[in-house]
Amino acid sequence: MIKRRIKSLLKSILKSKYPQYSDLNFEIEKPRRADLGDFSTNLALILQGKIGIKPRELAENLVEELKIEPLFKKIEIAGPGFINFWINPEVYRENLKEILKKGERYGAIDLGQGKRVHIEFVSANPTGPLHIGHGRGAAYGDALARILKFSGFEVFKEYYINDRGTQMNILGASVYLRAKELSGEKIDFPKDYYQGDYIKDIAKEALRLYTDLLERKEAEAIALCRELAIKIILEDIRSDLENFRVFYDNWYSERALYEKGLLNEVLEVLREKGDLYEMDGALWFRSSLYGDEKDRVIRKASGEWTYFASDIAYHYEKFVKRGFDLAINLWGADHHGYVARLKGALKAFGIEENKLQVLLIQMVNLIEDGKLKSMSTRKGEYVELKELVREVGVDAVRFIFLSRSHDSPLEFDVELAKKQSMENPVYYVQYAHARICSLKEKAKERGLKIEEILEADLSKLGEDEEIEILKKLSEFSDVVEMSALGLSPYKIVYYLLDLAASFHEYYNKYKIISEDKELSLARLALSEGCRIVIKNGLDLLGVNSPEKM
RNA sequence: GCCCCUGUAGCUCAGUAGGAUAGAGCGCGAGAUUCCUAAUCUCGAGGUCGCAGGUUCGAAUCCUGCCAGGGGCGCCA
Repeated sequence: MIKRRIKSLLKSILKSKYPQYSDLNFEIEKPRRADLGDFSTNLALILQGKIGIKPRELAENLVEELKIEPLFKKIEIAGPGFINFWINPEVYRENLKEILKKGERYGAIDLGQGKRVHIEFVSANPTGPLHIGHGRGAAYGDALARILKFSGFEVFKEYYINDRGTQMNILGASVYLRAKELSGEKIDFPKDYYQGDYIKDIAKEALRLYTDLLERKEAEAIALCRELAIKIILEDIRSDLENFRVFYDNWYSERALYEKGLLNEVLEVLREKGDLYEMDGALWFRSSLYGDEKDRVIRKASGEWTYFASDIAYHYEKFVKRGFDLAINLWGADHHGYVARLKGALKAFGIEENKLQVLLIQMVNLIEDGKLKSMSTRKGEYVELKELVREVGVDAVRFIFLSRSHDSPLEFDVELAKKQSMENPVYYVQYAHARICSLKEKAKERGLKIEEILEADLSKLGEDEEIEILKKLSEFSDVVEMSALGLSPYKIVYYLLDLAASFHEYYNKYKIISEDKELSLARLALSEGCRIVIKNGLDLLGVNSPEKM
């Protein structure tokens, strides 16, 4: 917030003194060292190359008028030509009042200006239960949605269900075979069929529902099994996600795409452009024209459509029919080869490729007893999301999943996540929140009225630690902005850890509630400011803020 | 072979669209509770930012090449 105020001040000076460079890109940043001010800018250093005046001289010139600005306590030129600003502490105290007033809206920004964003995430095929990799995508997509919404975007969350195609038929056949097996028939279960035990459970259910299942024609029986399997598995996926506090605005069925005739419409557009051709009995899209390394099949020689075909139609619809300004897709990193062809398709439609942001989610490695737990989807040896959540809890799983950028592999230490101690970052942050709630209780017991903190005399807050916390609280919206721009929930995580640390430290060193009523109210106001920001931050991650622990 | 990601303290990771003396937690060593939640806090030791060049006032950050780990290169998803 303050950062933006400094920037706009400097911009107007730049405009009046060097109008030809008014669009110059310069930075306002927080220096690492406290003796270099609260903020600093490299403006003069950047400008020197353009005009050839010595940077320090230039800086003097630029800063002249700013010295009377009440935002600042002090301005200095330092080093090679940095301009360092010290903020008037009154500004931070004013900000605390704003936090108390705004409450759960504090930190919200209007970066998105109502732009409509579509977020598609998880979208696991309904062929088996969600595993922890899907869980990471779920936490990431959901947190992103919350952050973007808080940043002024209009967000739509969608789960795309691949409920047709070869894999579904294999699923149906897998269930059917297991059903035969259950009724005593000897079978040979193919390697590329779905191996998991859940298939047997579904087979059992199929036999119960359709008593004549095995007397029916095979194709018919397999179709019944397929439909039942999709229904049961989707229900399971949905309930896993809801338990994980992930809710969608829409579940989009791939079949619906075909039923709407969307695919034909899209193919017509491509055909007219001459971007389709037949070869070896298959239908190809000339994705190589649009940056892909080769052309891709959209209808196999067998006559079946590939998933790519549906995806083209689906994304065409996202932009052209549904009018989203931005679409964010979260995929497993193993889909990376798929990005170029999809973006290629968008280009063919004249859709700017930056409108689609594909975030590839790297692996989750579970560490148990200090050892890597190996996972193999093929053998059905993966850890299910529900299992991990049951063991560790939603809050810890979400917090840890969100603590890394999507493009870094994530090490998940199960023992650590379960620990209820300072080593566990989730508890560390939540504990700060609970502690402040307990402080408020205590204050009430001592006859202080919590409502009075709104009128507290904040000039009592003068200790270094207090100013430090005030500053951090004022940075929250900057963190939200960076987090939204970078599509990076982990920045919120690190900020919260930092803020919680500052609060714990402060709490340990100073008495919040004392005999001095005015001072107590001021410190309670500061504590409440911390609580609000921690709560707002945790909300963005979908993590609870307990009042007692 | 080609493409993507990663490489910073013993371990797990930050490092804000190149900035001023590289940061945190854990682990290790030493301490703090008659007192608001010790699920906390304080102090200390710990670094050739994978390697080599380049770009410039300035590089952990950008470019090139190499090394190591992971993933991907299907008419599979």
